[in-house]
Amino acid sequence: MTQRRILITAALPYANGPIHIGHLLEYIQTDIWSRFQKLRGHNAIFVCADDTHGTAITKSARAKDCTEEEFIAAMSEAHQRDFAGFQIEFDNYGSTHSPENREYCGQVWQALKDADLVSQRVVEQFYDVVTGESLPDRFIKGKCPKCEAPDQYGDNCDKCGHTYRATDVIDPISTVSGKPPKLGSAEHFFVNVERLHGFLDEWTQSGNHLQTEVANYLKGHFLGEELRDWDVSRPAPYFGFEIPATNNEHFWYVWFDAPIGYIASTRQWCDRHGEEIDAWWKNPETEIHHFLGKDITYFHTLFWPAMLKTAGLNLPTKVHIHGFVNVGGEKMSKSKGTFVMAETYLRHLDPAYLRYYYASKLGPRLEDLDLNLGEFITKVNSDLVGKVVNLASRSAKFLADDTLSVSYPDDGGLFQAGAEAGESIAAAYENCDYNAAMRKIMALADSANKYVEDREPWKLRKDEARQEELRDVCTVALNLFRQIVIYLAPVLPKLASQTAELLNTPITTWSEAQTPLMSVRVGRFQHMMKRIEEKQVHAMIEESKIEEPAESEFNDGPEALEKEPLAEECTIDDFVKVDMRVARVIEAEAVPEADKLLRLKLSLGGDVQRNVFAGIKAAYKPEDLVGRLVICCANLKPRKMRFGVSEGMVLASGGGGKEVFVLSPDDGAVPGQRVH
RNA sequence: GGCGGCGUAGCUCAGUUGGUUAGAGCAGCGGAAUCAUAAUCCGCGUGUCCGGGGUUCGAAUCCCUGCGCCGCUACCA
Repeated sequence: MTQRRILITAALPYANGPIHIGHLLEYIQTDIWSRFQKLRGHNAIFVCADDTHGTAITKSARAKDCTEEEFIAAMSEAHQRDFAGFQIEFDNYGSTHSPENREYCGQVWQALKDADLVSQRVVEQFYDVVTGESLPDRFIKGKCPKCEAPDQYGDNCDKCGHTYRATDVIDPISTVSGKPPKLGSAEHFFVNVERLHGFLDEWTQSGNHLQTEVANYLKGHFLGEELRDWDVSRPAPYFGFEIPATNNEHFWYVWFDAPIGYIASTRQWCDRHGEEIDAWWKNPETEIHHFLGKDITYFHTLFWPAMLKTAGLNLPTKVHIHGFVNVGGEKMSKSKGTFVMAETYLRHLDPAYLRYYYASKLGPRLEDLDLNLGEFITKVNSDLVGKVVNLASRSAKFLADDTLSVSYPDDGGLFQAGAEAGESIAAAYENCDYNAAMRKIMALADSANKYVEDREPWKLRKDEARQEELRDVCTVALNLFRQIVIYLAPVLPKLASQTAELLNTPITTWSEAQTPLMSVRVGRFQHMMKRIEEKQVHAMIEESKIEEPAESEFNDGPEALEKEPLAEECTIDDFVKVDMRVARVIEAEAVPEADKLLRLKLSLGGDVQRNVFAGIKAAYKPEDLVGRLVICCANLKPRKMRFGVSEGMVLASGGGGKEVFVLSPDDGAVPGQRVH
């Protein structure tokens, strides 16, 4: 096999917050690929860096009362600690706020100017009057300038399909503060990407650089029409690099210098290892593989190749794009405790669990991944502890401080079959189809366990005459175990080193799975991995639960009111016709035939009770409601429904589905009290 | 609105270029075993492959259409 030269990158984490389990999907995915390539003997390096520039950094630094430099230094340290905790092994971890990065930004910039792709013009733009931030078109809402339909976004109208500029919108408001925005103007630099349209058509649609869904997305979204100029500068003040020869009045936009950080980080590695940067970025033999999330697709598949092409640098061989992490089928949520920080996770659980779980779910496609906590526990316990580690656990003990057989015994072709599976497992890793790789590996573990089961070493042990047979059976079991561990090594590096120690033989290359070990001394078996207990996961979730902080005082968005405008004026007489009472839920059950309904029994105190059907099944579990105080409309005319008679209505807000919020009185209220 | 994607067993998902009775893991039920971290092994799955059309000798797989869900829509890092 010829040795490939491979540069691997993961997206640069923004230095504005800590790493969480969503980020980790990407770093684990990339780290597995990097370790795999190294294990295969290729010349691979994995570089990354903190992405440190932009207004958001300035804002955060001010909030902490420190300089931007101090802020990003602390954040970089925290990020690297988290990554190390998850056994993510970078060959270099840099920063976009580095001298190397400034240098390469200058070079790319000069190349763009030499190619006459840079222009300069005044941009009229909205700013939010409360936060002062500049507002993208999607953050403006108002009436369509053509058909006057209300409540339209700042770029085009849903009703008549007309497209326009945000500044043309009638009665614009900022969706950030709900207030009318302020118009400002500033000079910006632009890159004429359209001039590279032909190149981008070609590059994105052929050569297998992108997943097909990504290529289609680009074709449908951007490449189907003229590419707009890319705005790459921000006026001072801005935390970033000033654009040369602009009198410190203009800075590169953070998304200009961020990807160049890949080059700068490679440079730092080269300087430490006495290598030339051009061997990695100006060498047609070098493969460049970027791993990133779907949210930053077009930066890496349009602007970035355009920059590289113009600067005469290597184009990415492949951009691997992954989806987002959901937990329990929904977005990660701070209030539900599913927005778990890397640091919090590590306080409760072994990183190997998450590495394996993600690997077992990751495929080559751009799909969201569901982290189902129940499945997480059973999968890790069953696959890793029950199947894989158990192999060593049930056989190593019989040979502790003894040696493996001198020649490899007849195992019915098991080891050979495992060796032959090596290439297809490798192909799955290569193709980022880790879930297929894990399935193949677990099939090997299944047959190995079956082998032990059939040969019953625990019975051999009791028979003095069959000690050599016992040695043979354990030799087979331990070799099958080691073969599996080699295949798992990119995912579970710690397990690989524990196995190396147990069998007194290091694991350094993939091909070692082709040859069984003989005669080596077996160490004393120690637990290699603990089972996950549900209470550990529970504790992690509990620790992650935080009240959503109010970002800046009270800046509730206008969406709810816009969706359901205020009703007509009513009189106090109208109001008192509705008799609302405090009630206690004393029974609650789902209506099996209904999608949305719960049947509630409400007590208004004494023996006054109401049977009420409420459309809140998607948002509340019946058992969570029993005992709660709610507000009900008690004089609503009873209504016959398919499932019974509903004698009132429980008050709730929200749009329906899971977005339902049942009203509760403050502590001290008593069932039966009227709401005035 | 436009664009991209998805919709397969209770759950999470495999199903290569259309080809025999549609699969795996987990959960569930029954049994065996007791070396092992309540680990392991054996047995048990008729699921309108979202609905409706079409192409074909043959479609979960290709085409059209309808429904549902998710995402994206360039000065959000």
